[in-house]
Amino acid sequence: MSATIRDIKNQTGLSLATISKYLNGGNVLPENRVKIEAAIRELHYEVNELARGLVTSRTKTVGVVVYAVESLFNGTLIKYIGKALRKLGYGLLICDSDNDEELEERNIRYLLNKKVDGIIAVPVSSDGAFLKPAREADVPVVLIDRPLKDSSCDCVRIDNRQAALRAVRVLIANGHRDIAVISSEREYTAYERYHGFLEAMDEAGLSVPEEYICLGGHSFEGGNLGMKRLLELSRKPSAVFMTNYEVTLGAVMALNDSGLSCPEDISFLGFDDLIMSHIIKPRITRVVQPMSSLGEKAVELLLNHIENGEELMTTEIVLGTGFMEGDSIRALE
Amino acid sequence: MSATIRDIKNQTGLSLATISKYLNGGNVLPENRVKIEAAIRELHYEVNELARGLVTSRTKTVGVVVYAVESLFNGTLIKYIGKALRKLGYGLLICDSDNDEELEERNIRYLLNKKVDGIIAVPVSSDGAFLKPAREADVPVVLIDRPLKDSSCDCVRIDNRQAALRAVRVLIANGHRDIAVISSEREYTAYERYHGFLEAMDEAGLSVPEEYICLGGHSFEGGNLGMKRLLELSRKPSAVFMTNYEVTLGAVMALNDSGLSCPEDISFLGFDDLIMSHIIKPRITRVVQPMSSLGEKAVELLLNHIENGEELMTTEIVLGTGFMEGDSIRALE
DNA sequence: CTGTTAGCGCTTTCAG
DNA sequence: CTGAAAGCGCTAACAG
Repeated sequence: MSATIRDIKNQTGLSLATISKYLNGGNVLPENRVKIEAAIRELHYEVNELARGLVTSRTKTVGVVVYAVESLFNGTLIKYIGKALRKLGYGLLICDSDNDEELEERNIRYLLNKKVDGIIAVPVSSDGAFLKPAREADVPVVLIDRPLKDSSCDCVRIDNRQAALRAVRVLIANGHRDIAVISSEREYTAYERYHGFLEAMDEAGLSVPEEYICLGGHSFEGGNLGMKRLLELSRKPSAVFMTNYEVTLGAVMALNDSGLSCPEDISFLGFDDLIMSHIIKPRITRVVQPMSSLGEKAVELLLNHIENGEELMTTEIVLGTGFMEGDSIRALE
Repeated sequence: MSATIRDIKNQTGLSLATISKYLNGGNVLPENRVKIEAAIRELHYEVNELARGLVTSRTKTVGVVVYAVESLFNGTLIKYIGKALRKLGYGLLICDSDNDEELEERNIRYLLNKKVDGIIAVPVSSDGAFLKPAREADVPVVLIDRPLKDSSCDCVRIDNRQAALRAVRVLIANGHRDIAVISSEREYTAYERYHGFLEAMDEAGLSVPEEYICLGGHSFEGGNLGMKRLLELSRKPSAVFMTNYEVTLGAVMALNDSGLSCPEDISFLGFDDLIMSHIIKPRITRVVQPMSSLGEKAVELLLNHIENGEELMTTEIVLGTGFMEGDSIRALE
């Protein structure tokens, strides 16, 4: 069994209060400080955070709930969240919802029972019901990437529609008129990006034939199948817009399998810039999200709530996106 | 503030002990059970795991320390570990060591202060010093992928040397004699795989010229630079063995940038089968690790220690590997 | 600055 | 089966 504050009380002859005060950075007579430090070292004393948490009702732990922990997007986010949190002395308890809304709600409850000080989520649900327990327990929550339908929760994200709109304009500016899209309507981000695409087409007066719209899911498979379907058309699009990382990769794979090539036969516009983008040839021209800022801002926002108890209204932070030029877009004419 | 066991005591008129017993699955009179359940529902009562942990000194939480949380290998592992743990009612506290040994040791201490019941680590260090605090606190540790130099800690891994040996034999069986390797000597797994390679070459009576050996680091960059160097040689190898996922990707990228192609100009033998392997063309022939078993076995082993307190000797579980045929190896002659 | 005291919310004897 | 009481390790008043 490890040493407790009581052991170091016996060792030093000081009172619990004094020692506790020292541990929490309070002022203690130099000679006592020396005694305490010696005892701590000798007994290998380390604070029992459980006991501390019980009395302070603050655990210096933040819960993180993601829809899929193995996704590179989330892994990257977790990295930055962890880094920012560590600097502030916080740790993170991670839950994987495995794209399951029910599990997501259970995860929230689990975290609350663990008395986390706050929660950061990249949610599966877009309906706020799963957050009810957190609200009741008065534990702050910040979402990343995907806001709630009614925007009733703090969120850090990008302007998906705008980012897509601008990107597609580039395609159009390069002379493309027959542009297809591979996306989804289920997920919030997909939906927004898809509508940004439609907006860009509309503003240029271009129509999108039905068979150029593939909404099969925001996944590797969705991208793969969507692209396969497009490549089977007798009148193929000259360019394709893919609305996230997985979809982009899936589409690239389908193209590779087809014998056609990019950008000679078809141009690509992708989304997200996680490491693997670099190994694909040709380099896909794509929209990039500010991954580190997404994580850092979420932490900042959450800790504002935790430490200052700011109640105010719900905040939505919308970060700007970048655009990475590759060589997957051919200029027509 | 959320309800406590005391509130439900007042609501039901029963004693704390009875309620606690109910909560822990003990036998209670049917009528009392009904009363308790009603009160729990009404008051939205949820156990405070902190308090419970304080008295039982078991938190039903396992600490997970990985060298890089954004790595797909670790993300995938975390997924399976979390799944297995959840089934048993455990949660996981995750720490990212960011490839820093000092941080790794701090992480271990942090987890101990949080009173985790056990620790699973994919370590940075190969020296057991960082585990000393865990040993002193008598908290079981299971490593994945990388054992300690002196094998003084439980570990679940594959037989890296053997896997490499067998894979390289395939290359040789295909008529290759001028085989290069891109690996590293720093990391344990790289070292083993590299030596498995040497063993295969040696047993076939083949020599490896110095310029065919690139030990620049087990990373994307290592793979990329290594491959670039190989491609600049006047007498190029006919095949290259790359000893992990990142190295494989880096090498593929270098090849893509060079204008040469695989397997026409050079054959590839890779390692690891994480999703992105599927999008690369050609499909790399590679050694695959049993990711889910690695995670599950580690959990099994750890819980054996936690729940049954098995002390015994240290266990090392070595899982078998698979071999995925792609079309990156050209048969010579 | 230091010590005493009273809990935080829960489990766990031990009687009844 | 149930209840009373003690205590897990720590912090937080409040006196001194």
